[in-house]
Amino acid sequence: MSVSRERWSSDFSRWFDWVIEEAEIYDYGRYPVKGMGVWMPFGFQIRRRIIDIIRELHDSRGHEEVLFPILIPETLLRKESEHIRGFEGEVYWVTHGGLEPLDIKLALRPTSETNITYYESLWIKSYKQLPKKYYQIVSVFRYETKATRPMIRVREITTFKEAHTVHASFSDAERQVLEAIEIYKNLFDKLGIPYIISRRPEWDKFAGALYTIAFDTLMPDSRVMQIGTAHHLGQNFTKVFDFKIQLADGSLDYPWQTSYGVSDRVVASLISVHGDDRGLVLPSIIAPIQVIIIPIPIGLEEEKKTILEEARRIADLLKSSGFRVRVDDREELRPGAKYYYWEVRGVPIRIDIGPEEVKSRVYTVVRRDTLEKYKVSEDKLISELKAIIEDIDSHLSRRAWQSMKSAIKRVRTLKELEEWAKYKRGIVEVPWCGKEECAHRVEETLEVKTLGTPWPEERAEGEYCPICGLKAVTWARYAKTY
RNA sequence: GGGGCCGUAGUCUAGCCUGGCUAGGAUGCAGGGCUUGGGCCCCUGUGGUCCCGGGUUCAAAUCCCGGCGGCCCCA
Repeated sequence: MSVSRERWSSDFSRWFDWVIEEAEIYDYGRYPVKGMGVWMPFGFQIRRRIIDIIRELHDSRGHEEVLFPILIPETLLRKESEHIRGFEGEVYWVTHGGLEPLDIKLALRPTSETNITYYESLWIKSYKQLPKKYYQIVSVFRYETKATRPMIRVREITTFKEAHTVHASFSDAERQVLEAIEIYKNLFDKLGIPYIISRRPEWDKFAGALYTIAFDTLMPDSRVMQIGTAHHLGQNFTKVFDFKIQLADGSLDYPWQTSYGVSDRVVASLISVHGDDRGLVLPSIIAPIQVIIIPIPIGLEEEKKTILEEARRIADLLKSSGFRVRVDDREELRPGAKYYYWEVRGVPIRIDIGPEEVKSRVYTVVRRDTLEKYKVSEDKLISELKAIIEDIDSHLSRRAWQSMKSAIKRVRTLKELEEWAKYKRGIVEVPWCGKEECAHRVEETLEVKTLGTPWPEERAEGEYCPICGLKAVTWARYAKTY
């Protein structure tokens, strides 16, 4: 048996709403504030496992976790002019304390470059303290004017991992951007989420950055979603905060900064890229429960008892080998109902234990991704489960990567581009002269967004921009985006 | 930013156009019975500010205005 992905791909938007509700991940649309949802226990566990990985990746590379206040005074937020220009339209302001109007409005942080730089300027005085890498995992608020969507475009981003680093030189900050990219590659690889890395075009870089490197992934509806960004901030913030350090030669200079972030969208993309018509399919590293055991109690009371005991014995056996396992011993549900229940929650492995299994000690093992069934004897159970789980994980990742790669098309002529536009499925790469107006022309006529240029940089030798006909310097990527 | 559709028990939904009966059903939930190898069945019960505010009317879930919220399409 295999699982169809018909609804998942052809009606993705509805599928997503359905799955986050049905799997009890995120309760959205009932909270009486637009663009805000509630993480339910099962969703919270998934989110927490992702956060654990994120922490590990940052800690192991010398990042230090901190926690800054949620409120940023207007005076601080306005220091960097490009920055505030980029965020002004979507800041929530706290204007009153009780009945008193505040002298200085307080922003609910949309991101924390400003208040963190302010503190860095107090804490860091010498090049010897550098590089310095801080991060925090917090809620940030953005008054989204576009249509909000659960987890994907929300007004409270509840899981915003933002790293902020300080460096003695431009090149060390640039090296830090590379480290950020490595961290994110690592993260997404662990989750089996495919990505394409682009340097965002000038007009779409982070407000206040020199440049932005972005991770995008392909969603089931063939649209592209940004799932991570890394910014070289140059000295833009350190200058306006008059943040100087002393260098080896005794001189004073403004240090260099980077910042990089991922959000709730990591969870959203994990759910999306691996799912199918039956619901979630979770990689084992994330699955809160990796093995669900379903007892199938048939016959006399005595026999039912034996079956349940056998289920618990196997559960203990697996637990002692490090599996996260649970017996679904609820009496009010029939086995079939339990299958659906755990399938929608993406549990990688199911084991059925009924009279047959008790007698033979050969167990029925079902994998979530393909619904293939295996008969496994007790002595081989642990090793087989490990092998199957490993196979599921690699299958999920391979499948997701394949579908993204197959959605990337390179075209060279206007005609090919227009041909592609008829379908607009995925990402198209076009030789580009580097002029903004040519990219905008493509955006307007094809109704797509510029993702940017390939990272690492790729020259387009001997290619010509199909818009203006001039020599192309690189490739530009376009897609329908979230 | 522009346009469209929508809001009725926890969830889905009928009723709305054409105002008037105790707001009907399914699912869920609780209790009971029967069952259990892919969402069993039966009985009983429970659950409603008909999104909010205002207006029209003898009378509003229904018509009108405003707000809030959701979904979809387009920029």
